[in-house]
Amino acid sequence: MTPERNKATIFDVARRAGVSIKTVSRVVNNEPNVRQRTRDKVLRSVRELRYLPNAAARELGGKRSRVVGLIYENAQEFSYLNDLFNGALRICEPAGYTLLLRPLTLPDPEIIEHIRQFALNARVEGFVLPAPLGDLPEVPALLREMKIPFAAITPREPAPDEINILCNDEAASFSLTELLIDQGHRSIGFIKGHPDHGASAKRFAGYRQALKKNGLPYSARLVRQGYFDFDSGQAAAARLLDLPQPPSAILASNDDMAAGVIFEARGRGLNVPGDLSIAGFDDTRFSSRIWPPLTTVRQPIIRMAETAAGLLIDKLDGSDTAKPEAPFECEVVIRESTASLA
Amino acid sequence: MTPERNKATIFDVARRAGVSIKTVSRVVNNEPNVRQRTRDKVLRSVRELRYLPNAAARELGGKRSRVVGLIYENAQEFSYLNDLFNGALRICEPAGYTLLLRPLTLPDPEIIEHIRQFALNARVEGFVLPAPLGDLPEVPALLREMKIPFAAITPREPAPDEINILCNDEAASFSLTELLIDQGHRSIGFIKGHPDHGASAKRFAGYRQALKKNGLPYSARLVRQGYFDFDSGQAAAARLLDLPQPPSAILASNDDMAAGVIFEARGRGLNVPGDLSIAGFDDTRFSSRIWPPLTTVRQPIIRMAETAAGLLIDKLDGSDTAKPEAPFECEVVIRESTASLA
DNA sequence: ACTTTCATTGACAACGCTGTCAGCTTGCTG
DNA sequence: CAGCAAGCTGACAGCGTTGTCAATGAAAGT
Repeated sequence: MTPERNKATIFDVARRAGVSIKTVSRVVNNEPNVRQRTRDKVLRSVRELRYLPNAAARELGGKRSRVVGLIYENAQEFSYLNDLFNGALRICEPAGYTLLLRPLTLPDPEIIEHIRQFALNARVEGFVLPAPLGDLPEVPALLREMKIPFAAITPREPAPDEINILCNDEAASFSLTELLIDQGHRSIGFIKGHPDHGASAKRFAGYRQALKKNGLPYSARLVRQGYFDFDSGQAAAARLLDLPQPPSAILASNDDMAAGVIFEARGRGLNVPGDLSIAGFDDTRFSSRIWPPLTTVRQPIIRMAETAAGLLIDKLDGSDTAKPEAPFECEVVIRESTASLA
Repeated sequence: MTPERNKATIFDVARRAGVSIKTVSRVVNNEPNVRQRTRDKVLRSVRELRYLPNAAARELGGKRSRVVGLIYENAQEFSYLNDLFNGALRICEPAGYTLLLRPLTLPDPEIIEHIRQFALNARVEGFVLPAPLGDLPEVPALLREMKIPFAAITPREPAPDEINILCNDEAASFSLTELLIDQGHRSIGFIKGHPDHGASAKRFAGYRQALKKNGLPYSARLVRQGYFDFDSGQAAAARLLDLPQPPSAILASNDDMAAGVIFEARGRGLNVPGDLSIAGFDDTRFSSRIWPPLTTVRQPIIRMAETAAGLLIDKLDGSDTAKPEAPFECEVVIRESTASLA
C-alpha cells in the first residue's frame, strides 16, 4: 500500500561516509561536537543518497514528533484561515515540521477536552493559537497545564515567556475613525465585534479615542453590539438607521458586518456612500468585490502567522530567541464605500 | 518538550488482559482469528487503560502511515476548500487517519515534483484529489505511477478501479438555464469557466442543451470565456453588455464571476435583476450576502468530500468496496438576482 | 481412537532512529 | 613531558509497534 519509499537509511549514509550512525544522526540534527571535515563527509553522503530521515523512527527513538498544531474556530473568515495556514505552513515545512489543522466549533462546552484529545492523538509539540481561541482564557491555560508551548496571535499582552503576536488594532481603528471625521462626518455609528474577541475591545477603544481627540461627543446610542457576522451587522445597521437622527457614517468592527450594513442600506434605498459612508475591518476576499468596494483595514495575517510559527519553532528547537516582537502595523485601505459629507 | 503522553503501551494492555502483545495488536487492528471472548477481554483492558496505539511505533513496525493527503489549488474558493477539508476530516479523524493539507499554486511547471516530494516527505498513503488538480491529466498519472491510491472529486468518468466522485454539473446547468427561459428570457449570455476545469465544459453543455430543448437559437456572440475569477467575470460581462443587443440575462459558470457581472452591471447603472438577471454556480459564502443575493447552484461538497475520503480509506484498509458511486445531485438556489422579464 | 485441518495464540525479530555512556583524540597546563 | 579537560566518535540499548512463523488447541474426518 505504501509507495516505494526513499530507501536509504541512516546506516547506508554511515557506511558510505565511513562513520557511525550516531555521527550521521549528529550531523543531520545539527548537533555540536562534530569535526567540520566529518560533517562535510556525512553531508555529501546524505546528498548523494538523497537520505531523508524516517519521521516515525525519529519520533519513536527520540521524543520529538515535530508536529505543530493550528487550532481555529470554524466560523472564522475563510480568507483569514487561509492566510493563517499558508503563513504557518511556509515556515513549518522547510523547518521539517508537520502542520496539522484542527477546526473547533464554538460555542463548545467540551472544547478543552477536544483540544486535549487532539494534542494527545496527534502528538502536537506546539500550537499556533489564533484569535479568537487564544482570547479564551481556558485555552492558553490548558496548554500551559499540558506544558505545550504555543504562539498566540491575539490582541493581548503576552504572559512573560510566552509568544504572542499582535497587530495594532487600536491604532488602525483610530485612523479609520479619523478618516471619517476628516471627511466631515460628525455622527459616526459604531458596531462592536464579538465580545469574546480581544480585537473587539481594541477597535472600540480606537474609535472612542479618535472621537475624543477630535472633540466629538461620544454617544452610546450610536454604538451597537454585533457578533462579527453578516446578520448581526445588518441588524445593528437597521437599528442605527432607525434612529431619529441616523449617523452619516457607520464603522463596523469587521467586513462581514460592514457587508451587512451595506445590504441593509441598499434595502432601504440608501445610496452608499452618498447617503451613508461605511467602513469595516479585515479586508476579506470580498471586501473589494462588493458594491461599493469597502474601505477597511488590512492586517498582515500572513506575516503574523509566519512570525508566530517561526518563534514557536525556535522555541521547540531550543534556540532561545527571547526577542519580544513589536506589534505589526495594520494598513487602512480606502475604497469607495466612504466619501466626504456633501 | 513533548507533553506527558498517554503512558499505557501495548504491553500494559496485554499484561492486564492476560494475553500476548500480538493478540492485543490483532484486536486493536481488527484482524481476524481472535476468539470473541479473548477480544472482549482485550477490549475491556484497552478501555480501562485508555490505551492509544503509538502512531510512530505503528508506522515503524508495520508499513502503514495512515496519512491521507489533500492537495488543492491555492486559488480555489475558500469556502470550497473549507467544505472539502471539513468533510474529509470528519471521516479521516474517527478512522484514525491523519489528514494533511498541501496547497499548490498554479500554474506551476514543477507541480509534479512538488506533489511527489509531498507524498514522500509526508509518507502519504492516499490522496483526496479535488478539482481542478484532478482535472490535470498529469496528476492522476503521477499517483498511478507512484502506486498511491486516490479519490478524485472531478466531473469525469473515473478510470476503472479508481475512485471518482462527481456531481451532476450538466443537469444543474440545464435546470438553471431553463429557469431563466421559463422567466421569459430569450437572450441569455453565458460566461464559460476556466478551460482546465472539467466542470467548465459540463456547465456549458448544460446551457446549450437547455437552449436546444426549448427551441432557442445558440449564438456564439453570447458566450464569453472566463477564468472563474471576479475580474474575468466582470470583463466578460462588459463585452456582453457592449453588444448592440445585450442579453437580458447572464449565466456565469461560477459565483465569483457572477459577482463580477453584478459589479459591472451596477457600475453601468443597470438594475439587477430589473434590467439584467444574473445567475452563477457554487453558492459560496458571499453569494447570499451580496446585493442582490445570487441565484446559483449548490453542490454538496461536504458530502462529496466525505464520500471521497470514506472510499479512499476503505481502499487503504483493504475493505474492497467496489460500489460505483452515483453522481451527487446539485441544488438550484433561487434568490433575487434573477427575475421574470417584465 | 488417531490423524488432519484450521482457527487461535504467542515468541521474537525487525523497523530506523536517538539517548547514554564509555573510549579515544586533541590541545593545554604546569 | 606527564596530566587533564574538552572535543569528538562509536557501541549499544531502547522506543512501541507489526510481521513471521512456530506452537497449541479444537473441530472434523477416517
